[in-house]
Amino acid sequence: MNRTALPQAFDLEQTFSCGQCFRWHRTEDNFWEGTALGKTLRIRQTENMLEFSCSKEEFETLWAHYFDLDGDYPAMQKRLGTFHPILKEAIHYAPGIRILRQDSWEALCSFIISQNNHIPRIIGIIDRLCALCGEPLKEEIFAFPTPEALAAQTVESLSEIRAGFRAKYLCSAAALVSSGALCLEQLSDAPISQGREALRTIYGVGAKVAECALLYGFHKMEAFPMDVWMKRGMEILFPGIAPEDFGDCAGLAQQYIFHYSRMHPALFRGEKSDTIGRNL
DNA sequence: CGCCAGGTTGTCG
DNA sequence: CGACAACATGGC
Repeated sequence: MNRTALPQAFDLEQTFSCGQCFRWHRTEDNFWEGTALGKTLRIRQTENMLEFSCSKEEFETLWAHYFDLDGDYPAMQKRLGTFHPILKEAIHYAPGIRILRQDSWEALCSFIISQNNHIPRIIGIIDRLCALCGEPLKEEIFAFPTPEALAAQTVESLSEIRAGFRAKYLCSAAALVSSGALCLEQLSDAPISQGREALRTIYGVGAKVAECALLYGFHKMEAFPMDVWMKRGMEILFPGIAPEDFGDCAGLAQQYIFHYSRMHPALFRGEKSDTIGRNL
């Protein structure tokens, strides 16, 4: 087990549980275990340390980037919190959230699967998809399938992952990406508008899924996914404010608002919102 | 046991 | 363009 100093504004629980990823889970011994970037990792944080199961070199070359350790979160939080007091409250609720730099293909597929679906079931579908056609890494642990591996499947063969109507969308994405008709790597350096346009050529990818892929898979911090929770949250907490008003890290604002909204469902049932502003 | 889910598509007025 | 049903599945 190796270790490094706990970064500022960093919390594994908040980062893994805020709805941006689906392949990390807590173990009995209070570690987090997950698979990403074709590798599996065990990691936990203590008072002031981060402990991980891989080599220090692997952590620094691979995982530090995945966890966005170079991002200046305190600076972004200050900027966003100064813009709006309720956003400051949402930041205060989960100040350790990091926007993970996930693999773009995995993020795209994950959020295709997410549509009109519950999070526990999204996790199950992704697990079965990886077991079906992902590279085996260890006992019972599989990498996320490559575009080529998924393209080798059919709507019929995908029936065992029980993705429902989303199976045909996955096939569309795999066909476009594996054939080269859609080059994901190219979108990393392209402006976000080009990414939006390109991703929406996939059958089953609309505005929201495209925003998720851009934010979580391409780290486009202006991307602002608007799902049912965000619509409710924006309406009640930020009336009259548009995503662009949050500036060039609007996507991070979105994550604080999404998480805060989802953890306070009573806010949207007409109940007294006496917790808003409590920590201002 | 119905309701609903980090939506998108197709259709109709 | 806006509204709205259909879509598969299963957690709660």
